[in-house]
Amino acid sequence: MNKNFDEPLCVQCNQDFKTIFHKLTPEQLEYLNNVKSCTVVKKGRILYEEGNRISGIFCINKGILKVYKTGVEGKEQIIKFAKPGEVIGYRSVINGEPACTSVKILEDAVLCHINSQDLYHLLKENAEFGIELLQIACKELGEANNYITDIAQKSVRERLAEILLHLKDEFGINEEGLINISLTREELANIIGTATESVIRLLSEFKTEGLIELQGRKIKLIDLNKIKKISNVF
Amino acid sequence: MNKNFDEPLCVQCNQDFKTIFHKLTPEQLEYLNNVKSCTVVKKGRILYEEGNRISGIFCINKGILKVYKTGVEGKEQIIKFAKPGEVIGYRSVINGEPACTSVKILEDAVLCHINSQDLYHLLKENAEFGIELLQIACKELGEANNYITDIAQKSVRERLAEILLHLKDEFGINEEGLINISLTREELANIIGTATESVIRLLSEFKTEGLIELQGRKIKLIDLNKIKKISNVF
DNA sequence: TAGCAAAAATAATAATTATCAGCTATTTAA
DNA sequence: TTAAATAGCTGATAATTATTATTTTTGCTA
Repeated sequence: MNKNFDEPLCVQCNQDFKTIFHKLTPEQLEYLNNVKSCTVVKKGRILYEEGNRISGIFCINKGILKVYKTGVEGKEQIIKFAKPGEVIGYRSVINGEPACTSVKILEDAVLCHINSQDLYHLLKENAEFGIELLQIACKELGEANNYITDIAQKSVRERLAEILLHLKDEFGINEEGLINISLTREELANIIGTATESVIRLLSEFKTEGLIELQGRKIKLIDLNKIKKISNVF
Repeated sequence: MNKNFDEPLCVQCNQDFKTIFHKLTPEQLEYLNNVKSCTVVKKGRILYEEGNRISGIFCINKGILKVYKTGVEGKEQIIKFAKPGEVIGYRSVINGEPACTSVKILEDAVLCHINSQDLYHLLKENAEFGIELLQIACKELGEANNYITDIAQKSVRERLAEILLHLKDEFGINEEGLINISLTREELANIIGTATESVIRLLSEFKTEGLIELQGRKIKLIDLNKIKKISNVF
């Protein structure tokens, strides 16, 4: 994966994904490269759980992660998915609080860990970097506000249509047109806040109506316009 | 209100509420005081609307503001209330996007406006200030995640109980024990994402069950323990 | 302070969604 | 490779919540 072994990994990662680190000076990137620690984490592993103290942030080089909260009676609520180029855990580090979400690896991942102190070192040295992280936080905040409005106002059917469109945009499709993420019906239900059975029912309705095709957990969107219409997104 | 007319308003405001500006140097506070513009805004006025370009952030010195999005078919979704010491509009300024929420004045307000350029000037000059704003954003993000989980998983009854407790915590109670914020039933419905009639019905159920007392729009919580039990918050 | 408009309350009905139970298919791990 | 576990599916039923319509109350202002 590393095209040029003379370049520090962080420089390359940054080039590939345009991470939050792209405002760092070459020296600061070098510093980052020296203090970070990189690990391979297998699918299925839980990186950290809600309530844990975490020692730093994770920068994702490879893989897909599920970020979720545990709500009423242990029910999982998926907050977001994280993918290469994104950073997770900064909320807890910045606020000095225990993690407010759990993170599970959905697809084998390569993660770089940056200690809180090292992060703070960079934040204090480079105001532009702080602004960069602030922009990420603000972007997520805007997305969260949209999420709130959707869950509060839309029906389960509308939300399912919307989430299918989102997943397609976020993860893209493969050669066969299938969305590049494998989620169980239960996970889909835990994104939109409904019962697993409802998702199953609605998916087969969508299929019957010719809106989608199903191949196990993989989904192909056939009639984008109708799906958009159902989702109420414009 | 200004106890000492020798001190710039921003210094006093900062002392009263411990705003995001408390990491600024005295010179920077002085600068802020010179570039900000303060206005009195009457109850009922709309400060800005979703989609507007806003020229800066607002720091609240006095009043209560309602921050909301317009969702499906124009239905209002209340995202949060803002009160003295808080700052609004920073999300849009930081991301250089149009406002993603509308803001309405619920109680006569005194607002200080700070231009985007002036904000950026401070952000670039003082990394600590950036971290401070980042902390605010992260705090709001954490709250938004909780909000998502609640709306997605709890019943309307649970959410109503929870929001009553929240409002009491956030705005406090007066001598008579009434929560210090006046919301219409419709606004309560627009916080928890339900129909106005449902809120009306549940409030009168709560009243019948001896959990609350109602005096017009003012609400008094009688049996906190039972309300907590209903809300499923621990 | 009468008159009006907005908000609140109530009831009946309809629609949506959850829950439960039982079954089949698919993965996973021994 | 097979057993066990997990996930997926379907139907029946129950519960919750939305919608509609109507009446009453409240608060505002002319």
